[in-house]
Amino acid sequence: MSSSRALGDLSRRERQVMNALFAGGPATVSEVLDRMADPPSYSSVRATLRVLEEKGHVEHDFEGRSYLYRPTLEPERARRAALAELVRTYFDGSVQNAAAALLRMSDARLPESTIERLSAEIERAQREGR
Amino acid sequence: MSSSRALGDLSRRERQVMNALFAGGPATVSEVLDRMADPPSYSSVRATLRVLEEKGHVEHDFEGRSYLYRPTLEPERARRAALAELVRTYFDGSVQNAAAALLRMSDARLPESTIERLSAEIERAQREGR
DNA sequence: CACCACTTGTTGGTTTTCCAGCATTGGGAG
DNA sequence: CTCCCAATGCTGGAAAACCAACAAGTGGTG
Repeated sequence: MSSSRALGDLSRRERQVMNALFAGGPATVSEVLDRMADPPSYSSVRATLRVLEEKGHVEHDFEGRSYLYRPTLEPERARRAALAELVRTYFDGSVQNAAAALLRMSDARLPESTIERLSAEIERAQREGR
Repeated sequence: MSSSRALGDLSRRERQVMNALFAGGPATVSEVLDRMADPPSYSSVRATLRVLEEKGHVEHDFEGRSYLYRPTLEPERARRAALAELVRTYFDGSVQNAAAALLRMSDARLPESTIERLSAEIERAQREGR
């Protein structure tokens, strides 16, 4: 009954709302609305949150008179699931390739030699670690 | 006219199909179907691909008599965009937190001490790199 | 040629999503 | 108390997504 399947089977709006919650933490309807780019109406956000709650993806407390929504899935698990999905989809399951790409896009603009060194270390640690 | 906006505004099915293409490379309708978990009908996949082409997210050549679909967005760019999105949504924009979580993932199975060491090195490299 | 296997084109309708507006409730200010 | 504001509950319907079935074209095979 737990319903909350993979978050993969969410509609466009549902996904956007979930992302807003993950990105900024628990939020009221207004806050979710503020976090959305190209947002729908206030009513739509409310409706979407209600559906998400029905499906078991979010739950709410009260903050004053307002509902404070949060994902039911712990942030830690959500992060891991999202990473796993991304690695599988875009990096053919290769964690170190994903890590390398991550280092490459860091704000700090690491020199390629450093990236290669770190990647090699990651790979080595992975080989020895198992 | 370029249409191809962010891939963020795709429907559930559209997203699934795009992921199938990114994950396994250019594919015919049948191949896309085979790559999907809990797949819809063949017709639906075709319809979805046609819509995606209309929107500018995929294009097709011929492979024999069949269409061979591929994303219009280069894999490299797609990967980067997906990573950036994920880092922003789940890691508050912190690349090294994301990298640490990546190393911690089940496949990697690295001891925590190693993760800490690598994370520290990443951070240090990042600090010195600028 | 006749047939089969496979593919794309198209259509029509069901289901889901999306959304605005109105009703209702409760607290605070005057 | 009365008025207003901010919030949720609700409802009806428009828009988009979804999908099965059928039509038509094409190449290979007996």
